[in-house]
Amino acid sequence: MYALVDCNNFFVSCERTLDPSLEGKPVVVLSNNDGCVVSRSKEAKDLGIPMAAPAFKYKELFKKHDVKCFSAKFELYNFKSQDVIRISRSYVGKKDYEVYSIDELFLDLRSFKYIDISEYCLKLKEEIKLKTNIPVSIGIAPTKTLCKIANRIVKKDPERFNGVFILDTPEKIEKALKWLNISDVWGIGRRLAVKMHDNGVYKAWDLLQKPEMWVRKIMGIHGVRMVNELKGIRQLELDAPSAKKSIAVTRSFMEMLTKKEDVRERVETFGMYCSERLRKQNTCCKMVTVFVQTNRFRKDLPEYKNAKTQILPNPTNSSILIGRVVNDLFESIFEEGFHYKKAGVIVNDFVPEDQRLISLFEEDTQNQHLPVMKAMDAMNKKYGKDKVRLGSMSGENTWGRAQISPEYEAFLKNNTLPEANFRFH
DNA sequence: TCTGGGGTCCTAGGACCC
DNA sequence: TCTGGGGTCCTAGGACCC
Repeated sequence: MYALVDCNNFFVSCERTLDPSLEGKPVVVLSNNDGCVVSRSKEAKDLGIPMAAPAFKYKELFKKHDVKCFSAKFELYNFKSQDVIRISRSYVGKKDYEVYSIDELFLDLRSFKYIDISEYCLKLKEEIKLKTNIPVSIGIAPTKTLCKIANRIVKKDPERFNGVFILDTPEKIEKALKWLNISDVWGIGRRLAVKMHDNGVYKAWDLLQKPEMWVRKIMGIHGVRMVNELKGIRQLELDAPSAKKSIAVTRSFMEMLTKKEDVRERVETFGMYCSERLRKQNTCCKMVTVFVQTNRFRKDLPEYKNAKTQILPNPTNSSILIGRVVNDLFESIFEEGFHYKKAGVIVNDFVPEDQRLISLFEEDTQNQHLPVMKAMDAMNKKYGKDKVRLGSMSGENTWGRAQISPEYEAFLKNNTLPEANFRFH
């Protein structure tokens, strides 16, 4: 059996650990620029606030029901996440877990043959609550996909199941699949849901009645695996932690930008952040992509978006070298006369810092830059983010964040924040 | 007026090779 | 003049996830 430990309304629950008076009240956490809702308390969900709701459309509702709104505090969430992971890990063998996202991890319970795993998970849930004040739900099942469903069942009726549900017998599984909408199956997104409905598949159970050829054709190899997982035949193992394959820094701007230099400065800053993250994991990249785009929601303004990728002659993680490439790419895609709303830099195709293959024909200055870069990183680690930076970077934080509460300030002061280390899917 | 950010994987199609 | 078949590798785009 596997177990999926999933934090309830994670970001909101983190906010409540700083301010317990938020308990029982409607609370939401907003994305960058306070743009849209990314986490909702149960009370907020009950008010009909959907996931990813644009905040401005719900201003009135927030006011009317006194919904508490917070800007996202990722340092805090990463910190709490590490706490939850540490406790959960201690319940299983050394490698018998997979951190799936900031608020979820899978545990492998296959070695527990003679104990009541429901009881065991209940104990885990209570220890997490006691030590971190984060409420979690735990779904137990023979496959990862069924764990997701077990978890959904818990969340539907937390009191009844006391936070833990085990989906083990064929009878229980059948009942669950006949209850679960196909669009709520792990791996069925918006597009596939439409295709499913077009073909008369409304419940997870309906998918199992389709011939394998059909599934293969409509959903690809992914679908065949999904069907087996739903039947309780394990197709997905726990993944070992692995290095990132790409790093992206992208932002929407508070205000639309029209001046070339304003956009350039931000894009260059994104390039530096990418470089820093590369150095943190001791890798160099071989590819850099830059994109810019206007506000896609403003149909009254001319739309423009463009992206361009450059393959580097020599792998690098130098802010200076990546900065130059970013600038060249930016020059080739920027067009005057548009209102820019969003931009980003993405780096990928990584090699370890010490295993770079160097082109015979291109000058390679990476090794001259590296000591300076590492010194810069060390100082920034010691004295704070962006205390030392390149001339092309802006000195200001160019995206918005609401006022930092006294509780959060205290938190930042008292905690050395661990490096985030998640695999994203 | 105001609409997030950061990931992974799969597939189809083109370029190129023998 | 006519013409085949089978690979591999790379990339862009789509779909999904939290």
